[in-house]
Amino acid sequence: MKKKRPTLQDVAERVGVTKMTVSRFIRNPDQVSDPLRDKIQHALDDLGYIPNRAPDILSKSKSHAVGVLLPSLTNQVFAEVIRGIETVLEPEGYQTMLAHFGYSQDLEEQRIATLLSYNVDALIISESQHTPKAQKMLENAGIPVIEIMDSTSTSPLHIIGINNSAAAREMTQTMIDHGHRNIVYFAARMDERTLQKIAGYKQAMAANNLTAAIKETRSASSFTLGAKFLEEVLSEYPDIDGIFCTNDDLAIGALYACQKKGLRVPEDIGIAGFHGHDIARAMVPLLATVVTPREEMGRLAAQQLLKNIHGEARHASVIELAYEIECGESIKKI
Amino acid sequence: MKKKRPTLQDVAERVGVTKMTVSRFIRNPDQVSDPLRDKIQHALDDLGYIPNRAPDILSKSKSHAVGVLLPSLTNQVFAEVIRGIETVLEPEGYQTMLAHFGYSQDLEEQRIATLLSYNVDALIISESQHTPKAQKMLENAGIPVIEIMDSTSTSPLHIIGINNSAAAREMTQTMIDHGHRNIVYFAARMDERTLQKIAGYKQAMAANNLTAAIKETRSASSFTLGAKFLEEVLSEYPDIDGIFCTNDDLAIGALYACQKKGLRVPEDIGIAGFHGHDIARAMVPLLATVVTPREEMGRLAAQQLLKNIHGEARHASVIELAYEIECGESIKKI
DNA sequence: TAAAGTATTGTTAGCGGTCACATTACCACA
DNA sequence: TGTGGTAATGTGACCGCTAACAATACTTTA
Repeated sequence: MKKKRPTLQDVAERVGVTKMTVSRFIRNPDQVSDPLRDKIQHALDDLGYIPNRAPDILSKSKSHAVGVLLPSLTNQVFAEVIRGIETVLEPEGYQTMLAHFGYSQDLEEQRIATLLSYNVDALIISESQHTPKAQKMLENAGIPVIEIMDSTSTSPLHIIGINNSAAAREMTQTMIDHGHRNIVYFAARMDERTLQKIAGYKQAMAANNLTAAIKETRSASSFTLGAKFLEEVLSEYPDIDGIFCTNDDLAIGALYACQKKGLRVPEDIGIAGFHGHDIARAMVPLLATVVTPREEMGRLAAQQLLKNIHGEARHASVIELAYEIECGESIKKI
Repeated sequence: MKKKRPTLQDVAERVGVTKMTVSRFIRNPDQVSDPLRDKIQHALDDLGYIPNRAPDILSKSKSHAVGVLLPSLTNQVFAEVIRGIETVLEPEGYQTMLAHFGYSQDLEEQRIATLLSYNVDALIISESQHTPKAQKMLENAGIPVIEIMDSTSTSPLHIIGINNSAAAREMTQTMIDHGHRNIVYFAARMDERTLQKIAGYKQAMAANNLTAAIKETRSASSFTLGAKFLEEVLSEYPDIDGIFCTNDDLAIGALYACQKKGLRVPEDIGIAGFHGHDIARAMVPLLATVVTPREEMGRLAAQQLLKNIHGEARHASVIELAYEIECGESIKKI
């Protein structure tokens, strides 16, 4: 026989008033007479009353929660996006409801339904491609939806992100400028962002009459994967003199593998990563990388959302954030 | 004038039945007559009906959501714990509600109240020390609560974790066995786990008549912090010949800094980390580290929780998971 | 063909707050 | 002492769904 948690009614009975009076006290003690204030507070503490949002959610369809839908939580990038989001939402009293879908559209559809079933007040999503059903849910939900990560998305939504393909093109060009020619792209996950980056990489290679080559996998990027890719690529592309990775971890893993093989970076092989995590700034040699404003992206998305929730509706807009090409030491052959 | 999302009533009217019939169809189509099935399904799709959990949460006080309360989300360790938790909860139809409190007890109290206000069916927390009010809420909540991370916690709760102090003691002893003497501990955050680890480190040092020395900060651990600590420690403890870090990132940051300084690892300085992240297995030299079962911890906690939710109550128990001392190459002086 | 199922659909109430609207208590002032 | 006004509290109703029960409709069987 487990005890149920106390309701306003329980507290009210203990004090000898109606629950309405207790409700008033909780929201604005001034509305309640002096002698009652103490009694109610005491009863509240005594019973350990904990507010219940369910009735409010039911009657107002407002949950004070924002749904955040990301492909993965273990990816450091998304962890930082989340931090940015929460930095803004928490002080405003909004709870973040996190869900992830492991890069699967069908799972994404389910997660959207789940989040909506909790009456989230807004949604932050991170892909532009959805199942038709998911698409419809997003349209019918009647709440603000923001898509983050890539600014070139064609969704009819508010979008906040960076131009991944431009960033990749620019970094590839930078590597070429530093004398690298046979640059292989290390890809993982093959999600929308990675495909954008690959496109940018290919453009830069083509523009310089160089041959693009891609090492890819559907699985997650990691340090060990970077090392494995390097082992393989050496036999597959013996002429390789540059590697551009979809993520810093791949790059660093590859770099370690080079050290083991006795290959010099950047002299024998130039290596560049993507995102500019903290480690890139501490390592030897400093990693060339595209520094992305992950946390800021989260912050801006959350701020935009709050504006929308508070009624400042506006047309779907695209905010493109700046990235930064950091040359480090790992591609400075010339 | 924003459109409200459709309710069961809306669907029912469209079909010409009562919402009860639609409700039945959704939960078990067999209960509805053949000709209606199609019509209802059609209306459902047509209006884009999305189930609403609020009424259920209100009437049954069951949300099918589990609250997870962690100090930080950006810490890789917790990201993996979350993955473990979700691996188990998602297939069971439970939504994870994440909250974090930045290592502050007061914030933790607030987060607990918030999560409970959403009627979570269970709670996973990660600290043993709480404010009195938080403590009371946890007791009164009437839902299963599991504390994870450290098995030596004295909470009167279900506990799943590792013995951090024993692990630190063992790793310190291992370093000593490999010929390191003046080992300094690099600490960050100063949370409960770190304090436990420091205790274990001190025990091992004392047992070998060696002097313990600690570099500490309240801020988060990072690669750059590890590098900074190394710089500082060289002048503060010129005799230093070993570093044991509360986290792999500190260790790796310190290691890079050693490389810059021309210090050999492990010959001049042995370095050990904690947790055994993927990078430790890819790097050169391989990092000595305590491998912790982070994901398993999350999985087990979630499984335990599900059992409790389904009524298999039991006395508070402690599950101590095994860690592993991995020597790698970074402490093998002897 | 009537009685007795069984299958299908409908009706009511309630979950726990809060809104909008009474109602009562209390006070000042003419 | 009565009147008007404000402060303090109370009274349904409602949010959307479903459990429990009620009422039909349709079959089957004697």
